[in-house]
Amino acid sequence: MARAIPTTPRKSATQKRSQAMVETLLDATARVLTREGYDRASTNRIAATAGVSVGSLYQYFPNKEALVAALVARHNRQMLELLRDALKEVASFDLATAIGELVRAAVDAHLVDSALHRIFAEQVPRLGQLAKIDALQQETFLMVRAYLEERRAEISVPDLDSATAICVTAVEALTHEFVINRPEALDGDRDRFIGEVTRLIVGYLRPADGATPRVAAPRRRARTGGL
Amino acid sequence: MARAIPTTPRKSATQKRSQAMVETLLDATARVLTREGYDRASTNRIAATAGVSVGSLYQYFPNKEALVAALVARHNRQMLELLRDALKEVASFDLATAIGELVRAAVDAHLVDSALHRIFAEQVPRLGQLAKIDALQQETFLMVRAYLEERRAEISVPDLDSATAICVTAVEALTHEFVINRPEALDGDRDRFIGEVTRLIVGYLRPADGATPRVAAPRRRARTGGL
DNA sequence: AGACAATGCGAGTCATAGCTCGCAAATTTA
DNA sequence: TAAATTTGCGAGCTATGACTCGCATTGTCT
Repeated sequence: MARAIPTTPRKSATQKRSQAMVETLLDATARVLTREGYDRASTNRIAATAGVSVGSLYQYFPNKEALVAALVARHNRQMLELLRDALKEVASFDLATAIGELVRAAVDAHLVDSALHRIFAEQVPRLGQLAKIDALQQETFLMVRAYLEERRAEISVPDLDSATAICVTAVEALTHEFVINRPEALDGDRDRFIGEVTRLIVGYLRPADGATPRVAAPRRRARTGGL
Repeated sequence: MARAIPTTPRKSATQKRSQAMVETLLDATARVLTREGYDRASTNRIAATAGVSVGSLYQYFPNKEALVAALVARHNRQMLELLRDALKEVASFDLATAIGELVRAAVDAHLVDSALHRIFAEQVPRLGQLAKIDALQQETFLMVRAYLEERRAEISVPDLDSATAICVTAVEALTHEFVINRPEALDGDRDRFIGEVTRLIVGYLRPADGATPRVAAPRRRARTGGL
């Protein structure tokens, strides 16, 4: 007798296995990428490193691009998570303190796996799905914009869109440059870097009294523990 | 009688021909790169586009990397030229005006061949000689640092090295982002962008009296060295 | 247990790209 | 003009890497 169609959704046990294999493959991809670079990261090598056959790899990812794109997505998710958390914590701080913590979060985000991050930035071609490497900033933009909107009163910049773009781009670039290419400058001194960048941004968003005629009259400098 | 060694330096006519061929090859490389992207830019295709044989190509460039590296060098030279000129013109201006003109020069530099610039940024892997893609900033750093040193009196930042790095990185990233990824934001409005960025930088270098926001820096460690 | 589906395997296929090498054309020297 | 040398050519060699496909193993259901 013909049984019910066996093409039924997979068992949860199997689903867990699949999930595990995907994770294993992504981990292997990350390892091979950081150790060998993008050019030498062939799908064969990745599969071998994962202790899996190429065939299996192609059961879970249709092509190499999809594999790398999935890794990029995972990495970006991890970085964004830190920023999201920071934005939550910072919601009620005054602007300067908040920006400081956000910059700190940006640094932490770049330290999540800086070696891998460098490979993404320097070697992975931004084509097709991989164009999403920069899309990190897309999401970041929206989150930061929402925050700045909340703090609108403390900001003396007319166009919030441009302002957000400028701040996000500047902080991202500076954090990237110092974490990836000048790590020695941060060694014992991370706070100094954070302070400088914070000053750059806060000075831009809320220019000093007198520079912008009587817009920001009351300067309430709530102390750090403002929560 | 044995003649003088024929391995004598080439004739000037021939040298011109060689020079011309090199230029032709670089032009073809640029065209293929922007039209097809880095992956599809095979040496065969480049040679064909140049109206030259692959063999000839390899007489002038030992490998593909060298070819692309030469193109990158040429492009960077063109961009740097604009900045150098701007720095000369600006030597006697006051800080704010000077920075404005320098930012304008940065925008112009990115417009030299923005399509090619994008390919370099997004697709050409930074490996071996090609690592020099970012080296543009190296030279820029020195030139800008020298200028800031001249204007030391107008600048209230302690460490000039950090300050230069921050300014150069920020301006480069912002210019790049807006020219390459948000050109519509500059269309009729280039001056507005330039003004914003200038304000960002000038406000950082020469913060208004009393407006220096207190930077919230928990666990701040006193230290002297550069960032 | 037995049968059938799902998952895993990896040697092998196919395509492409970097690069070479022997010959031809052009240019120079005497 | 004839020999010598440089420059240009492009078919083809070699290596490599993305991806496939038929078989083996594992797992599930009755």
